[in-house]
Amino acid sequence: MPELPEVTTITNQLKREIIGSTIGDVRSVGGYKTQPEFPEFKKRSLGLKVSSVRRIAKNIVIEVVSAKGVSTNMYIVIHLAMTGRLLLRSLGYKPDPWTRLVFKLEAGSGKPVTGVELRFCDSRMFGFVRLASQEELEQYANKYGPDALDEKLTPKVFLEQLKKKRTEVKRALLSQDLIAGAGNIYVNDSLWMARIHPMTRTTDLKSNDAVNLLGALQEILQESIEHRGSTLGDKMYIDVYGEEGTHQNHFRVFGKNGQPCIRCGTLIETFDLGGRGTFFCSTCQVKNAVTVKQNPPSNVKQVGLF
DNA sequence: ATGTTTGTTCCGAT
DNA sequence: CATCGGAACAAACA
Repeated sequence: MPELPEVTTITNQLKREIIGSTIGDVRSVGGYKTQPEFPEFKKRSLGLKVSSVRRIAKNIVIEVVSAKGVSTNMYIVIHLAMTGRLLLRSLGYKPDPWTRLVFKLEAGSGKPVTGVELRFCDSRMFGFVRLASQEELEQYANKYGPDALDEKLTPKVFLEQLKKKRTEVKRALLSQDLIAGAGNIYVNDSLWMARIHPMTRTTDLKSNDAVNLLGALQEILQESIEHRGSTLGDKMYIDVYGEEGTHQNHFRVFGKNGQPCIRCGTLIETFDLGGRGTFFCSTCQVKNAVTVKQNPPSNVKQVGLF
């Protein structure tokens, strides 16, 4: 579930809560596998102090140093994939479903924490928790394209990246090696906002499309971060405090099959692209359109988005 | 029982 | 050999 806004929300909350804390204990539940193998993982991470937390693509990267602050060249890399959660719970808080790994955190030099647990939960177990050296982390980070929210990402570079794959624009946007961070929800809504059909070939995209699409993507991602991400009906995504996001109340087309387009009233359609649910407005989003502004039918009430 | 799922990787086909 | 696209990964839920 978590895409860039959800991972950013969790990363920001962890920055606020766990920097300066030390790892007092680590517990693997039901033989959950880490990398390296759990006994080694535990041995290497015990007693270390959290010095920074950051996001790389959809990964959460926790830098750990020795208790005295000496660099260990070690990072805890967490990917939530589809159903992963990170929950910060007070000691003794009721068990969370699908708990796989628990870090017991103790007060470090920076934080008057009396004792909390950071719980990694993952129903489908597509996510992972691993230790990486600086070199391993750099190599791992290298496979990603520029981050969708990178300030240095220009429409020109954005378009060059997308055109590296000769396929539909929706597929290209989902390829993390081209542009990192976007997932199915935000790609659907960004294409709608930019009035681009999901099936448009990347090779048919014009520079004007790139300006619109990058603008839409960044606007929607930022907006979702402000809403602390999207929690769908299955409630799989919640933040470290267990709170749901609210951006699901601001979806443009995602999950809105059969509902009227908020811009023109046409019923939203859905189909499968890249094995993912794809939602679009057949009036607003025309393949290879020469950016023609659509006037909504007069009987449709305008929604004040634009 | 069947179909669905927000991410990523792998393997077969082209 | 490189690229692309579908299947697979595993589990819960409707």
